Amino acid sequence: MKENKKIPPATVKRLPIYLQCLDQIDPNDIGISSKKLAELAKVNDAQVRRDLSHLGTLGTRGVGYDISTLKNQLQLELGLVEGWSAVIVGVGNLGSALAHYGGFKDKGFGVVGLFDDDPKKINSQVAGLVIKPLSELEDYCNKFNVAIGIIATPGEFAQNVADQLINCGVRSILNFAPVLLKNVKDIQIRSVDLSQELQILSYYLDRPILKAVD
Amino acid sequence: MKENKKIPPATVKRLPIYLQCLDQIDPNDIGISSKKLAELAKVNDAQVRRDLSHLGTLGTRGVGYDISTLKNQLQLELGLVEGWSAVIVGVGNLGSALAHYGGFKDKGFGVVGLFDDDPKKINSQVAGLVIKPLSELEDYCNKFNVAIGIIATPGEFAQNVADQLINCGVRSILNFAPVLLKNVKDIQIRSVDLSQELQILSYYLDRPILKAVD
DNA sequence: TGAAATTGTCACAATCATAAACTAAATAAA
DNA sequence: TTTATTTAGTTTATGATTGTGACAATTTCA
Repeated sequence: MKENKKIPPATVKRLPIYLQCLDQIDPNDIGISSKKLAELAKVNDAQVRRDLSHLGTLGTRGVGYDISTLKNQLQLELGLVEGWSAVIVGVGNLGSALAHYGGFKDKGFGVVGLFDDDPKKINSQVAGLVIKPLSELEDYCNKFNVAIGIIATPGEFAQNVADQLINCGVRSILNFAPVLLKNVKDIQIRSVDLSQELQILSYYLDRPILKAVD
Repeated sequence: MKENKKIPPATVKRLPIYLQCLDQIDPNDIGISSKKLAELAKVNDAQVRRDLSHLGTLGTRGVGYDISTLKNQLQLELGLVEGWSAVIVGVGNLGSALAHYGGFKDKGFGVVGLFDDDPKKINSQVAGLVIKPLSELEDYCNKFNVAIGIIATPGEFAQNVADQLINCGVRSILNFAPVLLKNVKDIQIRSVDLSQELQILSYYLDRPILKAVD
């Protein structure tokens, strides 16, 4: 358990972006300035400095930040070195896409199980994992100490799946179903609603003068 | 082109949520109060009233809001009745998932083209659409007046694809590739990075006392 | 030693959320 | 009819969060 320095949520949301930027720069570079990083991440440079100052005194005045130190610290702060285990529930198109998505493993997350209740899918294999029925969810979660549940089912099953995941001791849910989940006290939830993103774009399509944010 | 009433960005982000809530309630209900809607959307009821007041005078004092009027007005404000056309570039697992995703059509978006440069995929069919090479992108965009480009390629191709889309007159991009796009002046972009969402969850996994937001 | 670069931090400004107060309108009860 | 209740709409106030400009402190380099 980490100390509770209480990094502002707006900052937490930017930390993965900084990490991404650092992964994209020339591997020969060993240092970077807040100005340069700000340019890559498309934020203000004062913001970069303040965000990073939440992680401790990492930079050197007159010089900048050491890239590998910065990466390590970001990964540490984000908990990416803890090797969290995740399961994906719902192995349709989206679930398969997520199972194949290499970005998770790169960032320290391990997908250890795929679940679906469609008899035609059970026991078939996707991305090297055998699809199991939901009835085996609890065993899996206990065995692998699963911390994260990813919901990729159609909307009508999402709430039921969420309840089961919580029941199995999962503490964090990433929900791709287009529904708002209820009854989620003490559980961290993030929802990604694909059509909602398009709707926000649509609003600004009609009003090119305005700038969308975030 | 709409009037520029300048709805606060924070409100714009909530409008699709309200719409989603209205889709989830009992279809026999014809009215809803701000209190009830606030409960469903998990926000403050004063906030609901203030948000909706940006769309005009929609409710009836002492009664509440008429659901179908409210839906219509939300759809109108979000531009969901304009029938925006979209193309998907990159028809891997994620691109296929997006092509099959019914939520887009329900919300008034039409996916009119799929593009990929893998010769093995070209001319095959996904979700009733034939996959075309990128060389035909410009023709398509002109023919269908495409407003939205959805990028679902691996990261290394995303920037190039974005440049081509912008070149073809696309004014809005929804990016699923895990890279930050450059050179995007006057273009609306929203990025959905699946691993970034997990990283934010990971931060809060270590700190169960804190609440993630948004 | 002096100039240039760059961090860390503070202070202020802008935005946002929440609450309170009040008016107005509609409905239900007496 | 009159009264009480509900609820939207609006304004104002307030506090929290966030973003940005400014600047001293520190390092490097000429």
